[in-house]
Amino acid sequence: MSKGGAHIDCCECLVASRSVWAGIDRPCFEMLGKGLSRREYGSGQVVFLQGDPNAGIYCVRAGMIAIRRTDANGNSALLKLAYPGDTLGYRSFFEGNEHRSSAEAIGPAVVCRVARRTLLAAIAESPALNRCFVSRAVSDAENAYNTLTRQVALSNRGRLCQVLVDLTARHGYRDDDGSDLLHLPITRRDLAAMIGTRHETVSRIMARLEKEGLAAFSGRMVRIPRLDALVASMEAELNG
Amino acid sequence: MSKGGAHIDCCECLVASRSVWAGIDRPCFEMLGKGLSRREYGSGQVVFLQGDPNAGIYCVRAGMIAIRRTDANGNSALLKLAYPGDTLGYRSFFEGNEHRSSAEAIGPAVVCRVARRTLLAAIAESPALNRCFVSRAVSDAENAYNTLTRQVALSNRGRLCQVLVDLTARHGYRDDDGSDLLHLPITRRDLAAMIGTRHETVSRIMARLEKEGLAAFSGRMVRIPRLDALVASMEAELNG
DNA sequence: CGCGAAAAATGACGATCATCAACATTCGGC
DNA sequence: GCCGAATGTTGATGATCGTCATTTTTCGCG
Repeated sequence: MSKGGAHIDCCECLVASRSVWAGIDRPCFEMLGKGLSRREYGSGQVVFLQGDPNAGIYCVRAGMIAIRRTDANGNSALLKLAYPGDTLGYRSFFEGNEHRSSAEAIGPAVVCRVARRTLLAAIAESPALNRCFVSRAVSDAENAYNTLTRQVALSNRGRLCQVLVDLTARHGYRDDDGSDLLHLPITRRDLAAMIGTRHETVSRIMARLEKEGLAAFSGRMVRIPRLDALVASMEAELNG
Repeated sequence: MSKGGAHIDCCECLVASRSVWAGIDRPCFEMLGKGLSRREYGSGQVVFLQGDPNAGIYCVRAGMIAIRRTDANGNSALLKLAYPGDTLGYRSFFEGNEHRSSAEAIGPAVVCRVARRTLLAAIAESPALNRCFVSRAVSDAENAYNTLTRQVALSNRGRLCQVLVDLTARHGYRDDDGSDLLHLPITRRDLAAMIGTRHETVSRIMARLEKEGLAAFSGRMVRIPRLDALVASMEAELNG
């Protein structure tokens, strides 16, 4: 676990160049660099906790970060998975309140942080940075409404299929026989926390999918013979 | 139904002054005013349709607008209700693609629109306008994640209770005996489309709530003897 | 006021789910 | 490699839900 100082240069960060930060010029990056720190996280370690005061904006450099929220009743939901290039904590930064969700490393991860004070100064000077965050917030809202739509329109089974398809897009690879192979990056409990059900139900839906020949599960490995069939099986859902 | 021209002045629009547009100065409003049009909608009329090209950004002046999304399978979800001061269509505006959801008037409504071209020019000139949309997008994302959390963490019953509480906050009024009275602004079918279930189920949950003494339903009227009891009844939910 | 369409309520039934419990498997750390 | 904890699987059972069908009520419009 290391904290970096002012020597970190975002311009050389390939992750940043392909992310929402694309379009930021060198002077602006240099200004941000003054408030930049970097830290490595072990599996399960917390980047920030729901209720913490905002300390700036985080940018995932490596690994995977789970964004969770616990409501007043103690119920927890896994809202999304963040990957390299994704920025975290920008909402509480702009709204000026404490973090509304927690960020937890799933496996080893590296996350940079731009200090709140530095970012405030940079934003006041750079219109490009402002546009950058409009874009970030818009695509985040888009993503949230997409997920919400699925949550409202699909059954548990459909939602699990959708999550499997999404995970395959990011974590899957092709087997020699044309199947898609997927190593699940999260536990079944977390899968359940994503789609709003229990881990037992996830197990049972998986068993159903296996019986239907849509997917084969073995521990964390998933084999999907025909991804299009899995997609098609979601379409026979609620038709309100 | 009328289309207004350049004579509309946002500075005098009380709705705008209390909304996300607060903080915009007169020159900027005057610039926006050149591309402004206003239109009245009857109940059920469509402001824009999912798939339509973006024609600018809409601002609700009066009435209530339902934002719906239909996914590839034909399943429809009611994502949110927009009220005076809310801006619509800003996401597809900034992402530069077609509308990802439809907007439909629930009852008579008045909606203004800033033409795409005008807004593009105004944004290029006004940093304040940019900040304005950061704020808009952030609070929209916040709202979406809040709704998503409820959708994931609560049962149908809990979600209906939550929606009733939310609607009471906006549409409710106090009866002489201290109860909250609420005139439902939407049908039970739409309530079902908000929480992700069927209208029959909504009917039955309402019957259950009535039996438990938490609420009494008579057509569109809802009497809630003790709002805090309704809130409390949500907390005995999933505890993952 | 009356008509027709939409909305809502109710019943029946099979499917799905949450919960509790028991047991098997996997994983991380020593 | 071993051990304990976490994770995953499976079974049983009652509750909830989706679907279809039927009836009642409400609402908009002439």
